[in-house]
Amino acid sequence: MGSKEKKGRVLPCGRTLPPEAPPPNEEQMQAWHSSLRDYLTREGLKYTEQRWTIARLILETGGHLDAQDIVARVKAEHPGIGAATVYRNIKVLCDAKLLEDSHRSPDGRVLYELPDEHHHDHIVCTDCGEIFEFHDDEIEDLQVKIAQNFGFKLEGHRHLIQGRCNYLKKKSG
Amino acid sequence: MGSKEKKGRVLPCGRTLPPEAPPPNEEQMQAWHSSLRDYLTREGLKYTEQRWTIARLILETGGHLDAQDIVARVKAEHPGIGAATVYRNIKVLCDAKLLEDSHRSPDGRVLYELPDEHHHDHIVCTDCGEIFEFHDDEIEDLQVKIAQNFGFKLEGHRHLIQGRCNYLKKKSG
DNA sequence: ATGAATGCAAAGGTTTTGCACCCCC
DNA sequence: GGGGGTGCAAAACCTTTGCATTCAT
Repeated sequence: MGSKEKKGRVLPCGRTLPPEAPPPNEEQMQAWHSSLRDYLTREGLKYTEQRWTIARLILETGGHLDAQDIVARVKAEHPGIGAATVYRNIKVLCDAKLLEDSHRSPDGRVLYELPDEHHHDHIVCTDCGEIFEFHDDEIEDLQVKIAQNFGFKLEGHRHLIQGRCNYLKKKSG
Repeated sequence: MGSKEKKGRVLPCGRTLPPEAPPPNEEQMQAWHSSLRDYLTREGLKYTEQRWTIARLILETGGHLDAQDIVARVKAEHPGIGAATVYRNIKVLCDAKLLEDSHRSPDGRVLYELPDEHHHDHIVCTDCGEIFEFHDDEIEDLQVKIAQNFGFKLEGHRHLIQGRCNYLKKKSG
């Protein structure tokens, strides 16, 4: 045993994830920590234990969480931290660019994700809820043209593709 | 005066809408009315004054409303109709295909719109909130390819472009 | 007359706010 | 020591649900 441990996590639907994105390492955490401290200093806000605890718990997960996921996660590990504090800090972390309002789940909840150097959109499995990221330059270009055709100055977009990731499995099953 | 009345509505941001989609005419209303009655009969549900009042108020607007917009509109004209009745009927109207869960506003609310024969996505002005519809076959095709690349069976998508419709006006002003 | 629909109010669930106390700078 | 931060509870908000009554068929 032990020779195939690099295969990545198996989803509820049976699909095996490629081992693409390892959890953030210690160095990355340090960088985020400094980044947060800098932001707080710059804005005249204060560093608190709770603030970093909340940030860390979110950053460790890799993102794609909604507010309630975050509250639950914090409560589980630190029952002493109140929900109001979590909500207040989600806002601060977004302002600090350590977190961003990413997209909506199909049922309308706001999902947060970690800041990323490249823009991407999302494809979500309606079976297992797993979210993957995609990027397509052609679509990006087409969006610019569409905005131009409407006389709009493009400011952003939200693009979510929905489908089922276990299609192949079901076909053969 | 009177020679230019076909120019369409002027938005809060100054943009003049092309007179593309006139409000539904009496004939269209009649068709929807029959369609609703048929649906209700088919499902063993009942036709009520309130039911049609709510439907009519929504259908008259052309859509792109959220639940609260609808409640407000109904309350304004018919204070006797309770909010619960409105919510219950939004569901019925969706089931009857006279209304559909269209997309999310940038802040996450569910927007409803009238059923349309062609699929389309939306482009929204962050200044005035006006929503236009667009369709792009190339983007549609690219989405299929993306889903395939992920091993997904495509089920749907939500695509919202955000921008400012008064860009041209601001540039010259 | 029978069961669905309504209106009201109460309950549910999530997020925000008020306030006394605490603690970082 | 002062102003932001926290925790708790209450409030605010939107939507759903329970129930007695009304109404369509």
